[in-house]
Amino acid sequence: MELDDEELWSIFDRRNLGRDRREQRANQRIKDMQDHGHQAPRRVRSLSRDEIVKTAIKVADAEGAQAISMRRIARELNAGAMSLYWHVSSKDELLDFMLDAVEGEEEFPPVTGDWRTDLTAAAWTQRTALRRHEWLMDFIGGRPPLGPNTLRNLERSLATIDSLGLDMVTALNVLGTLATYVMGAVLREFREMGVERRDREAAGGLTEDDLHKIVHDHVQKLRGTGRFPHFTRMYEEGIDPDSAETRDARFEFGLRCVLDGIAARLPGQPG
Amino acid sequence: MELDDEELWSIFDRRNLGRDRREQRANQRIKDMQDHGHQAPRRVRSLSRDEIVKTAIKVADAEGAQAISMRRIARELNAGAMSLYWHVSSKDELLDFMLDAVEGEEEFPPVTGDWRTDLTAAAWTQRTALRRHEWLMDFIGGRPPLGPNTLRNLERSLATIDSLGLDMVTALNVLGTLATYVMGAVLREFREMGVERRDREAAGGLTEDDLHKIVHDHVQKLRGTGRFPHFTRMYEEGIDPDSAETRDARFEFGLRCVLDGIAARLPGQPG
DNA sequence: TTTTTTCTCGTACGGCGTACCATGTCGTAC
DNA sequence: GTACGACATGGTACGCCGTACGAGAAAAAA
Repeated sequence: MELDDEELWSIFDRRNLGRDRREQRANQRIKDMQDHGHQAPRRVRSLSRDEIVKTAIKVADAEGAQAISMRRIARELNAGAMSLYWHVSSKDELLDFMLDAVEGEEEFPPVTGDWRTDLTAAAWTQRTALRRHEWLMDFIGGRPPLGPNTLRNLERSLATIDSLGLDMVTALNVLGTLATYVMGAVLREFREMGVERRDREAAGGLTEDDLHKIVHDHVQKLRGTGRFPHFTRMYEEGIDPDSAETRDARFEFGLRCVLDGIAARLPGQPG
Repeated sequence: MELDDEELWSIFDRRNLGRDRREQRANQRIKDMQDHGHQAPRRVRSLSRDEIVKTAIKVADAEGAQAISMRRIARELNAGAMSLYWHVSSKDELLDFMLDAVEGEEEFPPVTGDWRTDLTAAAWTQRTALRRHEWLMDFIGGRPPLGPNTLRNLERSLATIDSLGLDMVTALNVLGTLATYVMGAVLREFREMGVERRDREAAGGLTEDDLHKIVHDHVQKLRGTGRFPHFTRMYEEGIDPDSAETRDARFEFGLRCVLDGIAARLPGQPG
């Protein structure tokens, strides 16, 4: 028995039981089939759930998470805001669809069979996907992860470490640790970028030099207190812990730590 | 020369240059001092920045990040929404103050000198702080981390690994990796808890059994497709990767991985 | 044709951040 | 004592948000 993706989504109906129009429609269709032995044909007025989801992702990619508003998406579609609610029962549900759609577009490199190579590749892929859709970070992990594409990816991840012969709990711990690190790393990067963006906007009339001078003066004050020797040294060595140039290196450093640690905790290891 | 905390905040003025009333007031006070040789006395009407920040934290702790609104905080203070703007130039600035205030209340265990013990303790402390103030997760890392308490904590962290004799870049990488993992872990926990909460609310009239049955039926459908063997097995072994009971164990598993990895990458190690 | 179902969308409500400005309060100068 | 000006409060208004409600258009079914 094969199910189409629409049916795989049905788990979400538990949040909308009896109150949402899509379910009424679904029930109606079932009734129709029982009554007449054929499915009521779907018509296309112009909007469709897929189109809405795709547009929402496009807008979110271009303008960030705060641009994901029903009005904004509707405007993009030349539709009324309330029109979306026929195809999607709430903004939350729209987010569910958006998240799963993005999971669907992830392209994983082929499995090599070496767990470390495969997990490294998966981590970089995850990071890239998260960075392509900055808004993802605001919602990932926050909704039931049971869409068809999400499930498919979970399957693939578990298959990657099948060969290690771990029990299910440990396998999930390993994948979870990796995913946790990637989430944290990308979250940190985004927050840094947000700071940079805000600073750039707030700079307004100020030149680069003005800003530099303000910061410099402040650091001199801090140095004067003698209470922040490490910070002062950091500044004087010209190190910016949030520097954009070192982000890849930082990510790799941490990733290697995590993988080393996983390797050390695999069965059959010393310690 | 010793500076009070108020002055240590002044770096933030770069975002408000010339346009915010607090700065006007400050300039005025300086002018007064120059003109008359004495400081214009401060009066206490009833509101104060500290009180606003404390109340905001209280409200946020009790009701979550979305409750941090100027109106809500003002209501709590029996004040008008706009009154807050005398003490704080924008909601963003209020957040800056809130974040640093929270950094100030963190209580670190005494330093033992063993880097691994100290970093483990710091990670658990961080996690506890993040969990006590759930709203923190929405803002941490997203604002210039230059408040006095934030700086103090950075100093303390760097001092913890002083004995390892790492160069500054590596030291920051080590601390950053740990912080990244903790952020990711707590973020994941919160997102899970959010799902649980929403499910509980959405459950409404449904009993535990109803819900269980709905999920069970759905999993049976998925099993029927044969496309999700690992997921099916997970379900049948009764494993919930998001289970609340295993959160501490999960955190510890990952933390050990990270620390093992750091240990392996310290100078003077094999490999 | 008429009826039913499917789909679109205008209006309205209560929330948000905050710009602008009128108002009140009080220390101080005269 | 009175008047002034700095400090502090908060009402009103604007344009955002999600979405409940229900009117109405349009297509399909009868």
